[in-house]
Amino acid sequence: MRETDFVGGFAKGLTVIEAFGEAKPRLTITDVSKETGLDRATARRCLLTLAELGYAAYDGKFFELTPKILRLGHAYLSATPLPRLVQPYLDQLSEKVGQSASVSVLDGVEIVYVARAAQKRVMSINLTPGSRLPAYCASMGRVLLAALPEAEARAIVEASDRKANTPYTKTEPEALMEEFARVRQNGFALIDQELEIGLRSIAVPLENARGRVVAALNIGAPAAHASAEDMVTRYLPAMREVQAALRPVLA
Amino acid sequence: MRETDFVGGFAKGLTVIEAFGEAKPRLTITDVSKETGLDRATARRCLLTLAELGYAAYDGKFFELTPKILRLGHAYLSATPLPRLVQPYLDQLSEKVGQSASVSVLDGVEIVYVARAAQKRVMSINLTPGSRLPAYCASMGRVLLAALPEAEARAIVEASDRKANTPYTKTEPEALMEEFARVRQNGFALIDQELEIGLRSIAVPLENARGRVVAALNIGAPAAHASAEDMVTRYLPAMREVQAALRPVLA
DNA sequence: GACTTTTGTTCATATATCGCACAAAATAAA
DNA sequence: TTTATTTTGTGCGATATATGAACAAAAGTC
Repeated sequence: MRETDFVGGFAKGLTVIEAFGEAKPRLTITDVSKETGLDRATARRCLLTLAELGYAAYDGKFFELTPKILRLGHAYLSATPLPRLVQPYLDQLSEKVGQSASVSVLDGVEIVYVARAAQKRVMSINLTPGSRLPAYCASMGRVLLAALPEAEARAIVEASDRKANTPYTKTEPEALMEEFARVRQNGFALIDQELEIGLRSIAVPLENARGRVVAALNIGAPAAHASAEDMVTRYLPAMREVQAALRPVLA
Repeated sequence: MRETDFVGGFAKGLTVIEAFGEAKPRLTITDVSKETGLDRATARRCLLTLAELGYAAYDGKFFELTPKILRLGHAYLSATPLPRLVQPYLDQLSEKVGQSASVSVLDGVEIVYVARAAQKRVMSINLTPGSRLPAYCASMGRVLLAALPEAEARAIVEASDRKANTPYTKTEPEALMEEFARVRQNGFALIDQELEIGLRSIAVPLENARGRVVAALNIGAPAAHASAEDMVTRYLPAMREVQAALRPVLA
């Protein structure tokens, strides 16, 4: 790609949108400038452009994003085959086992939920398509990382901010790499309260017809409902069925 | 705002992202150019920029968005107070009545779901935060339109592509305007299979402390579970409670 | 109230992008 | 295969944008 095949203004604008994350709904020009590293003048122009287009609101001091911004992500969720293909399977699976079921893919050091069938909520955070969790400590993340070449998986683990969410969280790169090997061997990943106390989850990879892992499927359950062993005996068989049914369908 | 406070390249890039909508996951440069009205060279530069940044994938022929694009919408959902504030109320409400409950806001001629607590799915489409429905034929849409000045509501109605989803769908602007008046008077909107056969829903406005309508709250139920009258007698009181509880909390 | 610091805006200019026109490649039709 | 037709890639002049410093206006300190 040539140098001139890159629209700098567009790229800068996108970083400005991403600056509005995690409990930062209202930002001043200076805030955005600091957050993105862009010049104040540039940040201002991007923000005013967003406001002009209706993606942001401006009260003379603070900017905040409007719901119109959701059109951008929605373009992906409504257009991409994966979420639409897996949804009916998720609904059925979730119904059958009486627990929440989800499908996610990898984006950098995080997993991104692309489809979900929720039962009564058990986690402290509310997961919906578009939600993100750190890959290293999520069952689907383990499955997706285990499917990568070792070097890549290690690079992601090392780039992760590996904090111990609970006393059970594995944070050591070596321990995680060993865990990935087990996951590869078993064909599933089991997380026992590593992300949140009282929550267990089990995940399997979803492969396409050519055998490439394109996503992960999981079931999460309150620890009170199912022991670690229960997760495997009660839920894994149904998940295997979905896995097999989806294999020929996925690109 | 001065002319020069607008970054054209950014605005064009955003329209390129939006071109990937509704069953159009894979687009060529020419497709995007036609869809957006941008010059091919410009569309190409925007697409290559997206690919370079990891927001899109390019196989030499087709472009498709990657899950990274969800970061943009997620910036809104995770940062904006409204979704986070209402979620626990939605969970409780949904649990209490045994039906799905949602909160949405208006964006142009559509409503956008910003939070949802789903029970077993009854609609043919899968609704999640970010999902959109035409305002004129959705219960929350009726409530939000009824809260606007008449002229604005009429403008939106007339700009809508008012197709009759079912035999019950109201599509005449006059009929809709009268309906809005009723909604204003009653303080709620009831949709009886206008969007989809077998689905009823009821919505109330959510006002902030200053009395401004900032969103709408609804409950949807299969027609088999609840008559139109049931919707009002069984669900409305609980919705009123949530409405009252949220009033002092919302900005 | 005077001082310091932070923030927002403007401007000139160096630089990058836009969109046209043309060339090259791919695809479809003959 | 050859000929149309469509799609994609590229060079270039005109035009729009980014930059960083300078200024103005608030906001915060003493």
